[in-house]
Amino acid sequence: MIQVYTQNIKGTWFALACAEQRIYGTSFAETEQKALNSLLNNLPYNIPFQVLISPSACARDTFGLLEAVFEGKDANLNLNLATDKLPAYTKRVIEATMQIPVGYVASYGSVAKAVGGGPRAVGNVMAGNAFAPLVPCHRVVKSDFTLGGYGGGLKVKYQLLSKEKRGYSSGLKIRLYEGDLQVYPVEYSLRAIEGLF
DNA sequence: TGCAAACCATAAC
DNA sequence: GTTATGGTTTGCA
Repeated sequence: MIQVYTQNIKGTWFALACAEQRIYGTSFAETEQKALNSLLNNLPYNIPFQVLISPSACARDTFGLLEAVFEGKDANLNLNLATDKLPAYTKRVIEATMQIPVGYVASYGSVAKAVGGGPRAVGNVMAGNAFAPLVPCHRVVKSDFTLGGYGGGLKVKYQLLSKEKRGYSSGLKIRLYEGDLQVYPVEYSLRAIEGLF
């Protein structure tokens, strides 16, 4: 039985699905209804769930993490995501995305080069990300550093990235099991979209 | 800039 | 099996 919770944190509604310390999905939106909908959309439909009011300890911790990420703070994310039911490639992309540090962005193509496949395939995984914003798909942008797309709306993607500025001035190569992931300072992106929001 | 073609894993049929 | 569909990229006019 999966437990589902919703919580309003500083004006934004978050939804969370978990069971036995494992996270099955997270989402956020401007209304409780929308957050719940997008969460349940990504949940395996054949698994029963119940919506609870008072959060478990695990739920409280996870809501805390969600808030931290949403506020652009550095959060240590060694979480227990229930990704085992996802296709292998999807899992690889998600894991690579989680390696992008706060303050940096990677392009769809750069992720693709690291894990295999093509840029559009990476975009597809992002579009279906059931763990936003814990899996920081907002840190994946186009090769020209403009934003690309975002499930929660581009304005939100922009706001998240703005809060993650850390003042880095050069890129970074991150060693993954599959290959190297090239990332760039988030400032590159903010500069590229200057004036658009 | 803008457009067309190549790209690649999924989901849907 | 096959097709349709993207949160893309690159090349070329």
